Amino acid sequence: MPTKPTQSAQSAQSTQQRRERERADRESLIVRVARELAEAEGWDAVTTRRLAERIEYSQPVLYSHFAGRTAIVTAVALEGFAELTAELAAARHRTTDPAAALAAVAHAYVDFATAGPALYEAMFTLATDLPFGPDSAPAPLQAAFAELGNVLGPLAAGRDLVLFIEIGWAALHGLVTLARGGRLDPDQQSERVDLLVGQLLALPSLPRR
Amino acid sequence: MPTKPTQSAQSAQSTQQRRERERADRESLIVRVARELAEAEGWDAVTTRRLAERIEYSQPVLYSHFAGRTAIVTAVALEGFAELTAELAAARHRTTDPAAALAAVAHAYVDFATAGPALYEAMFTLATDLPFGPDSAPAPLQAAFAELGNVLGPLAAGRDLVLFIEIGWAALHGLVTLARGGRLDPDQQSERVDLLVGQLLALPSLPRR
DNA sequence: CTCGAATTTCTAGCACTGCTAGAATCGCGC
DNA sequence: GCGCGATTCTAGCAGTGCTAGAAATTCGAG
Repeated sequence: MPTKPTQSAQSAQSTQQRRERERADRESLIVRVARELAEAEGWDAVTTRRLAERIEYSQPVLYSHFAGRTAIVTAVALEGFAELTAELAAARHRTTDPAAALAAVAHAYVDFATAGPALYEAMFTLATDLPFGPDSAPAPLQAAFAELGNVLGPLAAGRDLVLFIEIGWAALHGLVTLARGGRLDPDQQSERVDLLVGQLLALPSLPRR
Repeated sequence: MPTKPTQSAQSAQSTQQRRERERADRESLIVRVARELAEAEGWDAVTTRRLAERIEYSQPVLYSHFAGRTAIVTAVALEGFAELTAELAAARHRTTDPAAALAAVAHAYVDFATAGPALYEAMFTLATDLPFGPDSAPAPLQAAFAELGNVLGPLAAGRDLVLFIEIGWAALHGLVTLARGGRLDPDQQSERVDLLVGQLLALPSLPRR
């Protein structure tokens, strides 16, 4: 918008472009290093000082890119949502049978969380400044949720689709978080997912309260 | 144990008893205040300084009772396991029908977590120094798990009972944590629980991978 | 090529955290 | 009343997230 007409046009503009490019590079560097550090030593080890040291800048530089530490976690989380969506979509496309697709997606979900525990933690456990309302949630998050809907939708039968997705998601999320906290033996996760998928595929009898 | 025979028996002994009683009182005071503070302002607000201020002692006193801050969280969590077990048992005894019992216990579980989010957090989300192996876990924790088994066992049919309990537990836990983080609309939790219970009651068809 | 201005970056510091060593205080038994 | 042992506190350390203001760097104009 207000590029001053007085300044000599080209060189000033290209200089600014280079600066913005360098800034963007440094920003993604911060996110990448934060993620690596979290995955290697846990999020507690991701302090502003250590992060600054690794990117070879001083701490205040971080704050010229992000509002605070949690904003960095949020940036990592957003990457995670995009990657999760891609993983789930890939799993879904490996088959045409609806039941097999559900099984594949469920396993992909758990595998994703197991492969990158810190990433999953940033997405779903840690405090981030992401809104989560059905409308206000950012696109990558809605896309991940929609991917679950793609595979649960054809199986919903008479059930409320949104609720059906939510309990499927919750069950997977519960398996992931309990296993990560050492509450469940990780070696049997695959069997649990199979059992869960079987229950989700079953036609429900109406529960009595 | 070894009360020295040289000291004048009664008074010395009763003094020591009083001291131990006062110590025990103070210890439970610490746990109570920590829990109240966490429930009122979140666990982040439970700092050793604020805790010490509220119990009207200095910080080092806390460390004469607990090894560290996490040990205090652990103490709160243990209280929670006992209370959760009681709640689930009460819900189970409200009916004799197995299906209705499952529904009652599931709702009781979610209600427990909703009523005391900080307590639930201490039990299942925060870092505590509780062991979680099937053998090493403390009794109150095993009791809570067993309570889920009491209601899911009669419905397990051909399924592996332990795995069946675990996926039921995980699903409830997922609903709770996602709702607490704002990922799920809390107003529909009851409907989700009903839907989930319906799925757990259904006889599964074997999933294909 | 040099200089002044603008932007970027860093140093130093604040208020807070969990935790602890050593000093001060207290209460008990004689 | 007095001395000793247990209890409690003061003061401090190293770490945290974050920021104001100084220093350094870069850039464009003359």
